[in-house]
Amino acid sequence: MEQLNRKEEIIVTAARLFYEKGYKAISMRDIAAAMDIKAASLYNHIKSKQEILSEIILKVAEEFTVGMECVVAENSSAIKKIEKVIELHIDITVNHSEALAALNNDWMHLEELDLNAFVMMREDYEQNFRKIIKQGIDTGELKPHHPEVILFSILSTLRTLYLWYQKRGKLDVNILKKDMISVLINGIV
Amino acid sequence: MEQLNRKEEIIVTAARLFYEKGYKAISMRDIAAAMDIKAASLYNHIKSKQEILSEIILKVAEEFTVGMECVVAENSSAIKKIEKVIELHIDITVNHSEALAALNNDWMHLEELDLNAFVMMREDYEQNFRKIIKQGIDTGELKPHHPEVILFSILSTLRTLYLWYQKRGKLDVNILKKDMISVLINGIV
DNA sequence: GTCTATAGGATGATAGAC
DNA sequence: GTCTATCATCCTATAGAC
Repeated sequence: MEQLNRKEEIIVTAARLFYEKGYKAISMRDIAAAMDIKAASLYNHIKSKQEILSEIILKVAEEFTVGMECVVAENSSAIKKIEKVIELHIDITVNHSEALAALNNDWMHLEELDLNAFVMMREDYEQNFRKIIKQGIDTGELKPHHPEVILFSILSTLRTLYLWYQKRGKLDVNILKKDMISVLINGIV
Repeated sequence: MEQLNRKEEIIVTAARLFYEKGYKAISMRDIAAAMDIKAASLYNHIKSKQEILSEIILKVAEEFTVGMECVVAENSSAIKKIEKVIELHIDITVNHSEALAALNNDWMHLEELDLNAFVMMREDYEQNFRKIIKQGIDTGELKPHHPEVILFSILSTLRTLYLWYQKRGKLDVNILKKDMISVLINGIV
């Protein structure tokens, strides 16, 4: 499958460039130059620039969706579930840190069909997380804060982890998980 | 000063559009259309598209810098200082939520001189925050976590607050401050 | 599978009329 | 202060040679 490998190479290269400057700032010529070929040659492997963006974002979005569904299906405490969500984000960050830039910042440049799919997945994801937090407040595991403040503060940390992980030369994943769980759940005092 | 007002109007309009799609995805024609004039007319008030970006980002970056310097200069506990930093971010978010999108996502499109100024301000800001956290760990106010994990988890929450504040129709600022301080400092359990 | 050439349109910015 | 007209350049994408 020579075809697939080359296509994968385009997607990985593009993800790295999108990570640095964003989808709209990177041209097909830029992607091609980074691979030492000409822009026209890219079209032998991909249909359009949009397709590259779509593959980058939706592949990772589906990993989040599947991961969250596994966590929700568990029969365990809310805190245990939150720990699992944190681990899910760390695992995806470690494996696809560059794709997360596009997912976070360039999703609005998806075309209609993919955009709808993405937005729906993201809303489902947040809704599942919200339910976990409400479960935790109901059972008394979590303090009775406004659930949206808890949801937002954990999720925004996890969503921007890719920025920080790249900068701080790749810590040990298990230490990162332990510290992050401790800070996000138990607080800092 | 009719001139200044028109220029301000351009900057406010551009910030709103950059918030929605990013600097590179918005054209001078888009900005002009949103003001019901033609693109060429913009150049009577501003020098270039770059100048618009620069004004949006650097004005807010300076507010963060000044605010942080005030907090650092205080003679108070680390926790009190962290509370002040949280309040600083909330105040700026409430007053300039749209400019924060450009500051977070489009700073890399600044031209060299402004880019250097911005990066330096951001590094100083993080360094000051880091010192506060280390002070807190040294005095025993904070748990002895890796300081970078604490720094990152608070800062990433505060930096993306603008996204969440826009979506959740403008909560009361004082309640937001109280809840955010409680969640970020005392944790959720 | 890559190339050159090019179509067809968008972009930032300027000149000059009103 | 805004307009029309325009320039030079960039963009995505295609056609067709090799």
